Amino acid sequence: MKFVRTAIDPHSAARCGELTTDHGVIRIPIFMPVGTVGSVKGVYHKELKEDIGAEIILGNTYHLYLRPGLDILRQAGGLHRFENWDRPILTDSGGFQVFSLARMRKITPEGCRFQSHIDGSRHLFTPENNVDTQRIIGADIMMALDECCPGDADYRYAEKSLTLTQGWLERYAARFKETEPLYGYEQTFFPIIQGCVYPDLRTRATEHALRFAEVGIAIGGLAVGEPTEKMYEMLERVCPLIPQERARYLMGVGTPANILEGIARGVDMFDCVMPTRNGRNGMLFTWNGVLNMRNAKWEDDFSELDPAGTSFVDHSYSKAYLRHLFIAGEMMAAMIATEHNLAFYLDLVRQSRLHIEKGDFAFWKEKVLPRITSRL
RNA sequence: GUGCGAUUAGUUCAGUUGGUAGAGCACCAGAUUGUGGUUCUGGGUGUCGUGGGUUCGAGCCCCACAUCGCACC
Repeated sequence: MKFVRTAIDPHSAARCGELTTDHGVIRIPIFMPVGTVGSVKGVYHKELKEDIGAEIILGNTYHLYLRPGLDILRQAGGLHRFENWDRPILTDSGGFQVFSLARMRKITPEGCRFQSHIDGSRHLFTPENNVDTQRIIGADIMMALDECCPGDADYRYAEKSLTLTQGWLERYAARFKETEPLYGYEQTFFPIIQGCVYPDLRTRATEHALRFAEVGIAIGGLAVGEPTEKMYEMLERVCPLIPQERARYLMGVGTPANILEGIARGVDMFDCVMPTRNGRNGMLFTWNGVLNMRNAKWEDDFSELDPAGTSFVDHSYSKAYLRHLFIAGEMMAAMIATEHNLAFYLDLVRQSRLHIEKGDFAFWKEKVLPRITSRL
């Protein structure tokens, strides 16, 4: 697996590049749809590939480990074959889910103990068994096990948490080295930079994590409650410390504006539940602004969903029809909105790549930001 | 036809000894950042069936009518 930078924007830290995996090439900057339990909710793989243009999707170790479980995943021959997706997959380690979902979690230097949110059963994630689990899932890109520090944590907690994450990272890397892929294609792993909103901790975390970053590195613990400006500050602190030949992945982010600002600061990869989850709840992201499709004002607006949209749904259905589907609780509503939002997010990064290559990304970004953040 | 019961928000209903109404759902609006098809926050949208009467004052008490339900002819 290798990462090559192919273009840089002269007026920002934005760059283009290619991440080559055994399942194909990922052009960066990229947005990665979230497919937690082996499904990008409400979207066929055919649409993901042909209509939306997804080049890589996520899976989640926590969720897949609990259901269907490792035995089934091993029998299936890994997640790619199980869900019939032949492009790259990235799996989150599950550290964040233990933080956000599991009951009664207990984090110790050994690992994290937690109770399943499904049936209350007790489990332990260690860096070692987390590598083994992600080997069984078979992700092209595996994420190190970390503790996601809340955005409002005080310095003492953040430092202690970082030390723990760093210890886990060393053990994770050692286990990774002594194990092999199970399904005949290459796997890599990204270490994760923590450090909350404290610049010196972020610097320390970056220097440490870089020792384990062979292809790419992730920035975690952002967009978890801290002000957006703090997130940008941290990116400005961290990205310049990362060599140009490493892919940078900002975990869990974000809004369309977050993504453009992230790209401008040197981030290459993004994932977020926003286009899918918010889509299921009626929020549409477009080049002209954000729409809440449940709003009564769309009731008799029979114009096409998004005249500037790239997806077939944008020109097949009207706003009034989609609002009707949402109000009626029809599952097609969630499907159409998800399809639209993912197509928009992928178009957002596609346009970004084009403007980076043209060298006017920074100007273009400033031009489109007011539009895409406005509310319709 | 007779008797009994009911009629309050879009809906299902609550409403104390008479002091001009409230809850769930729906609806309207906002939030959502390494996904539990969620969850959270805010908003009451009303000719208290109609018409009279008693009273300082009626959703509540009295009369008539209307509609619905049940029972009996």
